[in-house]
Amino acid sequence: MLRSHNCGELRVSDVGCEATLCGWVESKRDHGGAVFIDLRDRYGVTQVVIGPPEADQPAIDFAGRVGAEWVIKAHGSVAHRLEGKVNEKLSTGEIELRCAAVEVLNASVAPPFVPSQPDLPNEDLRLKYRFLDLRRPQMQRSLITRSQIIKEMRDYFAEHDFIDVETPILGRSTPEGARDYLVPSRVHPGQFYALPQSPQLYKQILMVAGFDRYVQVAKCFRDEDLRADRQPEFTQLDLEMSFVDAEDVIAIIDGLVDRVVRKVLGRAIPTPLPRMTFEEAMRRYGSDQPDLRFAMEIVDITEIAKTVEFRVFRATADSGGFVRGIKVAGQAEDFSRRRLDELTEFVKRDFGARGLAWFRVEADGTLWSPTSKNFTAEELSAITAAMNAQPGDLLLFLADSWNVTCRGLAGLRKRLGAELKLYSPDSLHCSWITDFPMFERDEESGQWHAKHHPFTAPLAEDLELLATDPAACRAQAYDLVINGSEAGGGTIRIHDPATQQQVFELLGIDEATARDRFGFLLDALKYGAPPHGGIALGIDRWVMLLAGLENIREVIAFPKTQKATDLMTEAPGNVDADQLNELRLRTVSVKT
RNA sequence: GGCGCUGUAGCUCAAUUGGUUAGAGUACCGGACUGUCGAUCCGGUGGUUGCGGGUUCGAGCCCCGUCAGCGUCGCCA
Repeated sequence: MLRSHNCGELRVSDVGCEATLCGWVESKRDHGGAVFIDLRDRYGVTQVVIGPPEADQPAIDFAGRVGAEWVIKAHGSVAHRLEGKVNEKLSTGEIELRCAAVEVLNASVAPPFVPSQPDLPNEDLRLKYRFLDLRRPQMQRSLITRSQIIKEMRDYFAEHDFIDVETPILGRSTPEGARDYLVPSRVHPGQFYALPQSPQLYKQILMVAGFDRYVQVAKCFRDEDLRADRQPEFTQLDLEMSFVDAEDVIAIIDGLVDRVVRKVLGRAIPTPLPRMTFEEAMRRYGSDQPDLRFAMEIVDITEIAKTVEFRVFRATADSGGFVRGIKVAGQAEDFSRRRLDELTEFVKRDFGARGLAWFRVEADGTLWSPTSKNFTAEELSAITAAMNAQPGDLLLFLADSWNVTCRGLAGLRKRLGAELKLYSPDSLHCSWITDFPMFERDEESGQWHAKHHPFTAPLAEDLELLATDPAACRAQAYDLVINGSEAGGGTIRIHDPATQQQVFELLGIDEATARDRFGFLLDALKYGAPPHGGIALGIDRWVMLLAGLENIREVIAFPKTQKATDLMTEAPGNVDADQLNELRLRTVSVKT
C-alpha cells in the first residue's frame, strides 16, 4: 500500500505517530509561508499541513501549486491542531498531518465541477463526468448502502439454504411482457437472442431440477420508457422455492426486510408486515401500490350521488359509474381557485378524468363549491357526514368509471401527500398487497392478459372461476410495497399441465405458440415438477427507498438517461459495416 | 407518441414592461500572504444567452421549429 492510513481514521490517539495518506485534493488554502490541503478519499477528509518547521520554502511553494482533484501522497506526523483550531465539521478535525512535502501521484486538469460543490451541477453534466460525480460523498454513501443491502441479502439467503445459480443473459424472446432487448446471432443469421426481462423461466426449471431454494442477484432488461424509478437495465434479487405456498414466501421476505432494515439502517420495522388485498387497496387508495405513510383514504359517495340534482354526479352514478373522493384535511383556505384549477387540469390530463368537483367545509360546517347550488342542504350534509369532514377541510371528488376514479384519486393522493408533506422524510412503510386478479381485459380488443405472468397459479378456491368468470379469478400473487412504490412481486406458479393449458387458452396463446416459445418449461412441468413459487425484489428501488432518495439514478453507478443513452460512454453508438455484414444485418431509414 | 418544466461564462445563478456595453459568486490564470478550514487581499482571462427561423426600430425575454436533460401519461406479463 502506498498509504499507512486512510483519510477518515486518524484521531487524537494517533498523535505523535507517523502516517502516510493518499487521496484527492478537496481544497487548498495557500498562505505563502504554509499550505493547508484537505485531502479526501472514500473514508473521509484529513487536513494536511505543509509549513515550517517541517517543510522548507521550496516544498511549501510546490504544495501551493497543486490543484483541485489532484491525487497526492502526504507523509508526516500526526499532530494536535493548535489551541482553538479544531474543525468540528470533520471527524478527523482534532488532528492534522504535518508534512515536510507532498508527492504528486497524478495531476488533474481543471474539473468542470468539483465533488465538494454545494449546488449540484445539471444532471447531464453529472452523467457525462460520472467519475467526478461518483467522488461526491453522497454518491459514495448511496453505493456503499447498496453494497451493504446486497451483502445482507446474500448472507440471509445463504443462511436459509438458498443456492445461488447464475442464469443466461442470452435467452430467447417470449411473448407478452415488456419489449425485449434483442441480440443478433452471428451463427444463425436472422435469428435473435433476447436479454432476460427476468430469470422467470430458468428459476422454475431449477425447481423442477430439485434445487429447492434458488437465489440470484440478476440483471434484467426491459426496453420500455424510463421513469424516475425505472431504468432499462436493473437488478433484481430473484428467488424461487419448492414445496411452498404464498405464506412461506412472504414469511421469508418479512425476515429479509427485518434484517436489512436492522443491519443497514439500524432501525426496527415490525414484522410480519401488514397485508392488504388488491381489492381493498383499490377501494381505499385507488392503487395496488398505495403509499401508506399517510391516510387520506378514498370514500365512495356513489349512493348519495344517485339522489342528487347535480347532473355530473347523478348521471355518472345512475349509469354504473362511481363518485368517490378524498378529504384534504385543513386545506380549504390554502387552495386557491388557481391551485384547484391546476389539480383539475392534472386529473384531466394525466388520468383522463372529465373534471374535478371540490367543496370547502365552511366554519359553520356547511359545504361550499361553485356547484353547491345544485345540491340540497340535506345532500350536502350527507356528503359531509360520509367524508367525516370538519370545518376547514377541502373535499375532492371524481365522478367517473371505477378505473378513472381509482387512478385519478391515487394520483391526487400521491401528489398532495408529497406537496403537503403528509409524512416525514424518513418514515418507512412496507406492506404486502395480495390476491391480485389473475387477468386484466384489454378494453379495446377484449383480449385477456395475465396481470402478473402466464405461469401464475390461481387461488385454490377460485380455480373454477377460470372457466366461468376469469375477471373474478384471483391469483396467488403478492407484491411488496414500500412507501407507495412496488419493491417486489411474486407468485406461486402453476405446476399442473392441465391448469397451465387452461390459462394459455384464456390468454389466447395457442398450443403451437406455447410450444414454440416455452415448450421447454411445459416439458419440464411434465417430469415431476414440485409445487413452487417465488418473488423478485427490485434492488435499485430498495436502495433508493431505504436511502430516502427520490431517483433511481442516484443508486446506480452508471445509469441511463430518459432516452436510454449513457452520456459518459455515449452508448448506444454506431458499429462498423463489417460487424453488421457479419450479422447479416442492414439498417433502413424510416420516413416519419 | 402526448403533456409539462429547464437550458445565460468551466460550474451555480441574476438580468425590472421587450430597451445602454448581459452581471455576481465560484473555478481558472498572475501577484501578495505563517494557522487556514467556503481562507483572505489585489489584478486578469472568460459569453454565437442550446441550435435554426420569425415578430419588432430593438429579443436572453415574445412566437414557431429543433436538440438535450428532467418530470409525467401511454408503455412497463
